[in-house]
Amino acid sequence: MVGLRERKKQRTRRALIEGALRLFGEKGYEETTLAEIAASAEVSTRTFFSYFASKEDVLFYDSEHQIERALAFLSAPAPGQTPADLLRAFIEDALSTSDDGQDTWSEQTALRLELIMREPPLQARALHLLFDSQLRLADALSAAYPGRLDRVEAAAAVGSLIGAVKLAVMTTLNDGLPVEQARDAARRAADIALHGLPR
Amino acid sequence: MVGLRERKKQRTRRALIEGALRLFGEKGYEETTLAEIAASAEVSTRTFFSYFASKEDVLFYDSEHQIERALAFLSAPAPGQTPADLLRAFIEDALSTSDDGQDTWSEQTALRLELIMREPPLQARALHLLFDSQLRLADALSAAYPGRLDRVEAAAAVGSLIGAVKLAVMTTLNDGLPVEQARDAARRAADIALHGLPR
DNA sequence: ATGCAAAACTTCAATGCATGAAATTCGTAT
DNA sequence: ATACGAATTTCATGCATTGAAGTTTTGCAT
Repeated sequence: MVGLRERKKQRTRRALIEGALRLFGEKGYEETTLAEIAASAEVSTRTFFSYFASKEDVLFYDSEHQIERALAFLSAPAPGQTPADLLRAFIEDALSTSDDGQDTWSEQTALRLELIMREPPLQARALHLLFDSQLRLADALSAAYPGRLDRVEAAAAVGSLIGAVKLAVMTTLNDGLPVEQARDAARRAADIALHGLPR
Repeated sequence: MVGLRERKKQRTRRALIEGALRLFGEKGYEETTLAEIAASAEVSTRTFFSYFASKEDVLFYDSEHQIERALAFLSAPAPGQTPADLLRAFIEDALSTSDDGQDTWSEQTALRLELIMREPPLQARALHLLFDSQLRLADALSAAYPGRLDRVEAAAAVGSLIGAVKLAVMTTLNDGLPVEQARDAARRAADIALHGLPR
């Protein structure tokens, strides 16, 4: 499990991710070819595809991990915690987790988000991944409240919450507002999704 | 405007759409090549791209029209109608509009939906189009209630509603349930999005 | 009717993503 | 040391998409 083979694979994987990110930042997403990315990691073009299914996917290397984290969160409500409370806490957790330090890592994350928001194919891929994950999250939520939340209700709750936050955040970021404001917008959007529009 | 030139273009456009739909139904989306689609409409492969930007787009030929219809709806609230009421009516309108007759036209629509729901690239394209349209709808809604709904609130409301309905409908259809049930699910999802989860 | 300019179309060539198959190299357990 | 299997490379190919250049068709003015 921790042999040279494994370590080498992880190193190649990282090299591909970092090389791709660097090149995308330098020359743009479309302008960067797979051949260049592969060359930056010193592997053949063909090998790229044994690590990632597509050019887009190299920017979503941690999505499965994130989804599992979210699934765990929604699967374990505290005793007495209502679905609405759990979902509220879920958003709060996601917001606080998303602002780590400001080292090299964060620069990459920022670039990644910028690319995903700007390049249509990446945006589409992100929306697709998000959609699939919501289906899984809804099932997990329904299972966490057996007899109390059927699958349609859970789907509506999850879709409503994420749909609201997603659109509110995109609206503020599109306006060029700082991440600060986006966080506020996310909280307001979550309230609206969970409790309806203020009367 | 109604010259031979225009008419011919519309005929070619139709031929491409119908040919593509027929071929997709017969051999599947991936398995159908652009060359075959173009041949079915008796034009060159290159010409396809002066009608549609991509292979996917041939299935979304009416999206702009639909969006404009939706924009008009959300831009014209009845006097005294609250945002929540307007959004409720919006969903109801969309649901009733979507079940016309059962002629050849509906068969095509059904196949189209089936393809979009089944083929990942089409799903991604649909989600992307839907997302962009939601941004426009939110702005329209905000503009329809000046001073009462800011852009973030409008985005949250629109994202919440559409997110809820989208996920609830997909959940029921994924379970193989009939369109009937999907309609019900949509209504329940809209209620949850607009008023919050039932206590 | 005729000719002209613009619009639409075709042909040709190239690029880049993606994938399958066969041949080769590398890591590991024995 | 060696044999086995995993990972990689090489080779070949299909297909979507785009640019450029040349040809046909159409609308219109004469």
